[in-house]
Formats: sequence, structure tokens, C-alpha cells
Amino acid sequence: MLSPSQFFKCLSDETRLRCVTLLQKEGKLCVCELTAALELSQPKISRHLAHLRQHGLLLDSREGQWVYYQINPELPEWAPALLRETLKAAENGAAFQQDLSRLHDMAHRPEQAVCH
Amino acid sequence: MLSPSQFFKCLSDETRLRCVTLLQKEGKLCVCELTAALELSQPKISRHLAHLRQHGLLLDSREGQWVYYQINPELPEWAPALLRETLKAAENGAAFQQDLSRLHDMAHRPEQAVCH
DNA sequence: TTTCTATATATGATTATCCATATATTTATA
DNA sequence: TATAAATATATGGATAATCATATATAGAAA
Repeated sequence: MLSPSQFFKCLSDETRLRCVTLLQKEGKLCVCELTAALELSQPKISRHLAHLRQHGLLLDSREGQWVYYQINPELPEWAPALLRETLKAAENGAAFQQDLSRLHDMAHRPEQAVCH
Repeated sequence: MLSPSQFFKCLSDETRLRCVTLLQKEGKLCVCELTAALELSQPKISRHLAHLRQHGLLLDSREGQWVYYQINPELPEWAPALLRETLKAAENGAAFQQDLSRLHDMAHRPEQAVCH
């Protein structure tokens, strides 16, 4: 089970923090969306997502060609409040605003299938 | 100014997290109290406290023989709420309970001078 | 007052370990 | 084949643990 210090280590890296806050804000994003929003290489994003997944902070799910990530809905009881405060802490920063607008401006953004 | 990811890096180490949560709970503790509560070597505690001080999370103040540490009261606006949730997250853990009882059972615990 | 000793704390130096990144490649899907 | 994603490997840099030592204060003895 995820410990508090592991939780903080997950958020201690700039790239992982940006991924987590974007996912906290947007709910569910695929790797290519995160790659576009953060303007970082695909392997770099993928590696950090794997780290977050392996520690239980994120869940992944494949939808056809795309792999979507989201915050794990079954985190320890203390975690959701910390994630809410984390988003508040990040939201006012310029980095987060830029990530968010790059995400929304992304060309050929894959649409999630609402039903199958 | 302390960034969110630096803040999380400060809390990502088990030793630093234990120091910060104890200080969040107790207000002000000297190095020898933290050394006794955590049952770790003095240099190890001192180094991690220096790390937290250098990043602005803690303040130190000498009182005679002792150096007291406390949470910096002038943290970024988003930090206090995160620290409150951090304490909540740690409080139920066995490690925190043990640290707290070792602190209270400490022999020859220095008393803080209230007035001079 | 000076000197001696004990206690509290910080830090230099060393070593080992961990972590992030880059490049190249592989796997999976369409 | 083209796109999406993951992984293998190598490397540099950061981080942590430890020992030994330095500094600062306090108290007692001479």
C-alpha cells in the first residue's frame, strides 16, 4: 500500500507532478495527450507514468490504440485530500496554465469513446 | 521561494517526513529531542534538518545550548493546508505514534525558556 | 578569571546508492 | 506501413549514510 513518503516522492519530480495535477484536473488522459501538453519526449513521459502506476497512484487502461491514465480511485483514505490541495497549489502556477492550454490546443486530440 | 515539487521532495524522505510531522504536531523541538524521538544518529538528523531549513520549510533558533526548529510561519499560501493534510496522513501510522511516545518519554528533556 | 570537561550541534570528506535522461529498439494496434 | 506506447541500456548527476572532526555553549574546578 502506498505510504505517505512514497506518495510525496511520486510528486517530488516536476514531470510527475505536472502529469498528476493535469490528470487530477482533467480526469483521464492518454500518453500522447500528456506528451503534447508537457512538450516532453514520449519515453520520458512513459517512464514517469510507469513509476506512478507501479506505486499505485495511477491506473492505466487501453482503448484501442491509446493507453489512458487516471488517478487511482482506490487510494488510501488520506490521499484524496492531499491531491486536492496539490492541485490548488499547482493551479496558480504558470507551468500548469501552459500545460492546460497546450492540451486544449492539441491538434488531432483523440476523443475518448463514451460508449462502445 | 519554495516550489511545490521542492516541498514534496522535502517530504519524500522518511526521516524528513517524521521530523516535519512531529514539528507540525509539537510546534518547536530541538535537535536532541528529534534525535531521541526518531532514534537516529545526530549527524543524520542534523543533515536532514539543514536540508529542510535550506529549502525554507523550517526555521531554526538557538536558545543557549540548544537549537530549536519549527515550521516556517511564512510559507507560500498553499503550504499550510498541505502540511495539515500531511499530519493527518501520518498521524494514524505506527511510526508517528512511536516517535511521539519516545519524545514524551525522553529523559532529561530540555525545557524551553518561556521568559529570560 | 582561567581552565577543564561535557554536551549540543554542524559540517567535511568519502562512499554507495538511487534517479532522471537520452538514444535506440521493440511491441501492440489500426 | 504508420502511430502509440513501452522498454533496454548507458550515463551523469543528485542524494544519502557514515565517520571523524570542528564549533559553540555551559558548568565546575582551580
